[in-house]
Amino acid sequence: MPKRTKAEAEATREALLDAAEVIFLERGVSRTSLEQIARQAGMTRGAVYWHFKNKSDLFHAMLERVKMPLRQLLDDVEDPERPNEPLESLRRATLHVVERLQRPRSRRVHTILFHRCEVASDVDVLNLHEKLANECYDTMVERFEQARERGTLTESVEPEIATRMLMSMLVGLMYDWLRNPESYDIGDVGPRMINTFFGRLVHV
Amino acid sequence: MPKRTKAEAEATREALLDAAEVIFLERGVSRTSLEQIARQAGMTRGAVYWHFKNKSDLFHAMLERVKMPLRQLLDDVEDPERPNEPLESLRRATLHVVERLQRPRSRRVHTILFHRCEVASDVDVLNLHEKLANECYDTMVERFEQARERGTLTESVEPEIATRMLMSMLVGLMYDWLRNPESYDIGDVGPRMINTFFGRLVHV
DNA sequence: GCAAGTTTACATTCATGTATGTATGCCTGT
DNA sequence: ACAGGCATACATACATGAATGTAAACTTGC
Repeated sequence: MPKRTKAEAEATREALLDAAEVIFLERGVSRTSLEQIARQAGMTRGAVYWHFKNKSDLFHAMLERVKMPLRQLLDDVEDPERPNEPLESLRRATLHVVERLQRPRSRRVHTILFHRCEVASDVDVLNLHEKLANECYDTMVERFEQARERGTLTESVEPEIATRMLMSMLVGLMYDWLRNPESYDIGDVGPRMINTFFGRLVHV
Repeated sequence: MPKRTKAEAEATREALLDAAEVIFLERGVSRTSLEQIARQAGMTRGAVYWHFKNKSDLFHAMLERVKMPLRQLLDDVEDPERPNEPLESLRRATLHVVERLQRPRSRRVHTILFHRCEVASDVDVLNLHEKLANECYDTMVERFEQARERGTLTESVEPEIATRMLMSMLVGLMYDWLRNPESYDIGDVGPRMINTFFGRLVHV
C-alpha cells in the first residue's frame, strides 16, 4: 500500500531513523545493511533511498536529532541567565551534560558515536567535532581565567590544565559509561566527580 | 618466489601486522580488505590466510603486540619496587601510561582501538577490556583507601570517586589526543594534568 | 620427497545503487 | 464537486562490484 499522506511520510522517516539507532547500536554502523534498517522499520530499502541519499546521509540525519554534548555545554555556559560566577556556571553546565546523556535517545546515539562507528569513514563528523572541541576549550579557558582573576580558582591550578582535566574527565566518563552502563550509576558518580573536581579547585 | 626460510616466514607475519596497523589506521578496520593489507606488505591474500584465520584473528594478533594501558597501569601499580606511598605510586604509574602511549606502535594501535574500529564486532575484546577495567578500578580504590588511612588523601575526597576521576581523565585524555595528536603536546599536558590532580588531592 | 609457505583461480555471498513499477494523495481547472 | 494529471512515497527487480573463503598449483627449504 504505497503513497501515504505527508504526515505519514514524515512518520516513516522518523521510524527509519529510530530503526537505524537500534540496529546501529546492536551491530555497529559498518556491519548493518540498509536492508536491515528498512526491515526493522517495517519498510523496504526503497523507502530508505527515498528519504536518504545513502547510509552516510542516514547516519548524519540520525546525529542531527540529538544535541552534541560539547555543543550543549557551550550553549549552557554562554547562557546569560546563568549565575555570574564562572566556576559555578561551568559546574552546572557540566552537570547538565551528564544529565542529558542519560536520556534514551542521547544515550543510544552517543554509544554509537563512541563505540559503534569508525570515525575515519565520516571525515566531516571528525572536523565538526574538532571545531566544537576547540571552541569549547577556548570558552572554558576563558571562564577559568575569569575565576582566577576573581580569586575563586586556586592559584596553583592553571586555567589551560583545569580545562583539559575537566574535558578529559567528561569525555572519559561518557566513553566508559556508554561502553557498559550497567557497571555503575552515572547519575550518582557523575555529579560526585564533578563536584569533587570543582570543590578542590576553588580557593579554600 | 614462494617458500622462504622459517625466519623469513616470521618476518612476513610481522610485515603483515605492520601493514595492518597502517591500513587500519588510514581506512578504519571494517573498510580495509585483506587484499589491501597484503599488498601493503608486498604479499597476496594467500599469505594472510596462511598466517591468520581471518581479519578478526589478524586484528587480535595486532593487539597482542602492544600492552593495553590499563594492564600496564595495573602492573606498574602492583610493582613491589615502587615507592611505598600509594598516591605517589599511582601518580608514577599514570605518568608511565601517558609516556608509553606516545610510542609509535602503541599510539597507532590505540588510535585504531579508540577511533578506527567498531567494538560491537569484537565482543571478546569488549569483555577483556571490561575485566581489566574492573580489576584496575579495584586496585586503584585500594590505593586511595590506603592513602586515606595514612592521611595523605584529603578526607573530603572519596576513594571511589577519586578513582573514577583519575580513570576518566586518563581515558578522556587518550581518546582526545589520539583523535588529533596535532592539537596539543600530550607529553606536556598529560603530566601537568596528572600532577595537578594529585597535587589537589593530597592533604594540604 | 615431503611439508611449509605463497600464489593464483574460482565460487559464493552480500550490499549497494539504480531503474522501473505502481498506487495513492493532492491540486487545479471548470 | 469532481475528473484528470502529476508528483509523491514507496516496493520490486536487476546489474554490479567487492570481499570472502577455499581449493588447487607451485616453489623451495630441509
